[in-house]
Amino acid sequence: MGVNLTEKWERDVRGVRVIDGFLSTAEQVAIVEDVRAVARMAPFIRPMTPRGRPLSVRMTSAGALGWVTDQKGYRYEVRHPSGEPWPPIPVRVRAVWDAVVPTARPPESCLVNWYGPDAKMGMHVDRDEADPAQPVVSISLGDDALFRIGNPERGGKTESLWLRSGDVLVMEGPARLLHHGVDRIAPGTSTLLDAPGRINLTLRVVT
DNA sequence: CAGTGTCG
DNA sequence: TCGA
Repeated sequence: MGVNLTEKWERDVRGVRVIDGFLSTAEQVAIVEDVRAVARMAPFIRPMTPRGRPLSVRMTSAGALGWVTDQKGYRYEVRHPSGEPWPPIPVRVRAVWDAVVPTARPPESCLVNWYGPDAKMGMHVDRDEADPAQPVVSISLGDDALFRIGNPERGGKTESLWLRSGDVLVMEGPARLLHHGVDRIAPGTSTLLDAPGRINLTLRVVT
């Protein structure tokens, strides 16, 4: 199944590209099935901050490297905590990267964040990658999420936007290093998933 | 190293 | 929302 290149609407928020409705419903369904296959090989875990607080999201990865956090700190690892390597990035997910950032290097990591109805993600900067000149691509699936974009430093004025299932967000250029996070999920706004919640896929070049 | 969390 |  190809990536839908029509019927999309692109916005710009502080240099962050938001492509509304990038994925058709059929593409979203197919990618959710891909995520289920990834999770069978690399089960979702509840990550902990280095200080021992649980994150509210469940997390797994695909690709050569997966982002992990635990008592040892934030880092990329070549294996799931089980000791198994991460499964490959699904072809249809990779196709989204190729379509929206065609000149970038290939993605090395696809972080899978599963937000339950009450899950959030605090404001942070993606700073564990060696080359921040490479973009970050984020795919939203399931319930709507209130996404907040801030500044290069902590604090200051922020802008919020709702991300809906099938939207694709690109952080590149100066926007690559902006603070961002998810304030809340709106349960029941999508029927894509079996249960209330949201799945976000984040594609990155790591090395 | 860690605030990718929690509180007011 | 945003500072601690």
